[in-house]
Amino acid sequence: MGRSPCCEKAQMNKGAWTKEEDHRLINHIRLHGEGCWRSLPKAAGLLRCGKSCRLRWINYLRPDLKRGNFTAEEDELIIKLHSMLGNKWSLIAGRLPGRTDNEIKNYWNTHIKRKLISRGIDPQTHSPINEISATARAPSHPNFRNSSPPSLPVTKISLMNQSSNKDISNGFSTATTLKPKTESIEDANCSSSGTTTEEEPPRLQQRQKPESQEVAFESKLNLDLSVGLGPFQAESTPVVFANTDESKLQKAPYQLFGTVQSAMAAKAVCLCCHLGFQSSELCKNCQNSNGFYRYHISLDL
DNA sequence: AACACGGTCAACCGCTCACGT
DNA sequence: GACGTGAGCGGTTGACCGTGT
Repeated sequence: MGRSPCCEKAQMNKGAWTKEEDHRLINHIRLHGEGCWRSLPKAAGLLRCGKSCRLRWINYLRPDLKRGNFTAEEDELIIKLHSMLGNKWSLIAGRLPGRTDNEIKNYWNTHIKRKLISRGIDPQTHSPINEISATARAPSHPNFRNSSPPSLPVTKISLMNQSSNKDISNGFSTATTLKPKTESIEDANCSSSGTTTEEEPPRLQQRQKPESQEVAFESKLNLDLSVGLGPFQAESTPVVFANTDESKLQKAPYQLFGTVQSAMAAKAVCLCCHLGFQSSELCKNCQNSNGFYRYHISLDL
């Protein structure tokens, strides 16, 4: 088919940004806000590709970026998040205010990998290195290509569209690879971004893998999730999903339930709580106005 | 001082998804 | 449903810099 290039590359500057270009970009975004990246370069008088502008802004010029070294707490947080999310750098970045996916990705590759290896932990599987050979034949974690899954005690769940009762577990099958919209700090803190997209139906099937892979993954998923059932809980407890697209869920007109028949209902635990960001089991970050919990993972605690 | 090497990180590339028509 | 376009993501590249020889 062939798509048109995102820019006329011959006319575009590439490589390092100059201060002049930075100033033009900053000024333009100050005046007009983010967005319309394709038309931004022209409007801002930049000989840059829109993608390049977006990247420069997000990774370097954004005023809310945190500068400086990663703290030990951030290190551990990244490791925890990576063990659950895999190489979903944007999701991980969404939990680290002021850090960008690119920054975290680089930091992971240059520092944390070695740190984990020095601890005797495989950076991809988060398993002890001497166990890797033993687990090599285990089904792969979706986010860890050619590697064994981290041992996450997750109850088997499937996702239900509340309005249609349609099982959207296929969506879940890719849930761990869900692509978030760039999550603002506000989103990360579960506050409204001010947009009025709450009625928008969610799109859960993102970045779908080819069917064969997906089927394979689903079977792996079931295997993975069929262990470690949590304690029983009230029938309609909205036990939700490990690792979903938070920004989309925030806008979803329905909630995602673990089908988890009542007998299988597990204790709902907020992801951030699970990771130790919140002291309470169900932090208020995770409860929306409908009383449903977001970002929950059903865990065997 | 000169060179080689390795680490770091900004930027690019290719791909997929969302959405409008 | 098919197609085109904009946007975002993850992987990779390459320039730069510090350190060792």
